[in-house]
Amino acid sequence: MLDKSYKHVTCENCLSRKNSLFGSFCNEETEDLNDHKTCSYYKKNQPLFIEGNTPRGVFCINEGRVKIFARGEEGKEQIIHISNSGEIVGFRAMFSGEPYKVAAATLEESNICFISKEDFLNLVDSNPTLRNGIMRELSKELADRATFITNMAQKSVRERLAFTLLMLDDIYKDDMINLSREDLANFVGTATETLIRLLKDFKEEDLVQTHARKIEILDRDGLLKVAGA
Amino acid sequence: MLDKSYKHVTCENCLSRKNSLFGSFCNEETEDLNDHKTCSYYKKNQPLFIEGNTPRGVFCINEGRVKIFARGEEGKEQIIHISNSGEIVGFRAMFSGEPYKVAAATLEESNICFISKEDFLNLVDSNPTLRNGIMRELSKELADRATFITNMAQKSVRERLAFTLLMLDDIYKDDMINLSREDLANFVGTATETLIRLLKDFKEEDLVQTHARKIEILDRDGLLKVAGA
DNA sequence: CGAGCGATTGAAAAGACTCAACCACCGTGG
DNA sequence: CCACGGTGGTTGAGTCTTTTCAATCGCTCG
Repeated sequence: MLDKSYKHVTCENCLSRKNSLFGSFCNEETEDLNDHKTCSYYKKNQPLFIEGNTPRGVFCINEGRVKIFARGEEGKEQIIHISNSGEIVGFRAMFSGEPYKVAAATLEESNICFISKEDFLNLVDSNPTLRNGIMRELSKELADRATFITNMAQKSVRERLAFTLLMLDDIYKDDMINLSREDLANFVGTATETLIRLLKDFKEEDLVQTHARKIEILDRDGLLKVAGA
Repeated sequence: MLDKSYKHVTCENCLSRKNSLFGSFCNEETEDLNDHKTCSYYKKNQPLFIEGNTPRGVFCINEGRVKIFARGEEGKEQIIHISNSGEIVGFRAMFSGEPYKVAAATLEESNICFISKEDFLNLVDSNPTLRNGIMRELSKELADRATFITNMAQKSVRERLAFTLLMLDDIYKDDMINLSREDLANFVGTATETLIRLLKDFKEEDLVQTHARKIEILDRDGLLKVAGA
């Protein structure tokens, strides 16, 4: 559980940094980064930014999880990505020169640092390793989204749910998947009622088990099979 | 129509270059580019690369159009993007360090130049303007795909078809949309039969008109309205 | 002239959505 | 301590969209 008073992580000691794009920083660079970041505590369901806003910097998740989502016509959210601790959120918009096309909000209480656009771009300019890391990240994400689109277009909701649960299991690692039914439906791309019914089926097939809203994966291979064809 | 013998465009005279990521090149850079590219004629439906291949360079479309697509479980194509003349294809994979996750093939006879990975990366390394252009391009594409995913998840096939036709109208500019029904269905993300039925509806509503396989847009505003809600 | 492929139509079935109601839990205020 | 209201989760029934499968058509190519 997150200690709400512990707002000021130093980058030197940040465990999340080691797995992040800043992981390759030397001591000097890390100090520099530390001097330029501000750190904040976020409550659950608190927005980092919304679509249409002008990007002012990037967010570095020290602890917590964040959903990235777009909104359809009637304002219905479509979750595109869920970011874990160690991930940097919002750097795509640093390069596009456009307002945010998507929004971001915390899924749980979180500790998140902020680095201004200017500082971030300076870092990127002066650090080829970071730059390459970012380009690699952007490219991989692009490939992931191609798969996402293909799944949406060609898989049934049942298949997509199985696929999504496996993906979430990786994101939530040792924790159990902990999302509202609505968020889960908005990730899978279906109606909440349909999601609940399919989840019930999965329970009856001993693929998963629920503890209130939390979801425990019982049979990864089984889910993989469902997601498969 | 494309002159099949005209295979060796020089970058200096390439009209497509001016609108491309190489558009900002000075004379010296353009000459350099010209020395390092090879140029080929492609027939219709010819692959540039397929998923799983190791990326060896990028493709620069001098004339023609190219589909980028992923394949679902049963090998069914999902078209992700259609590239026009002036666009550079395959540069995402230059940075990811992974094999292609998607495939590319010509939609019509095309003139396409090739620049090796080494040469391309050298260009990117030494040219900050090009680099920024690429990062901007990657970021925009990422945002486009978020919209794509949202449309897939939340819009009906009828809405998506209207949306796709408008998009294709921009891509085909002065030409009429000229795609097989199957390719069109694989872009919209539906079955070929469904696509044909909806196209028939659109014809009866005087939104479009067909000339054999070619599709002429009659009422952009009408289509926009259909795509809307 | 026949083979074959892309385009089209028809009919039936399946999948998913909508709407409406109900339940369960939780924090609040009386 | 308990009734109350609200939110999120769940269930049921009916409807509509979309898919699937099968068949036909039209055209091009050898």
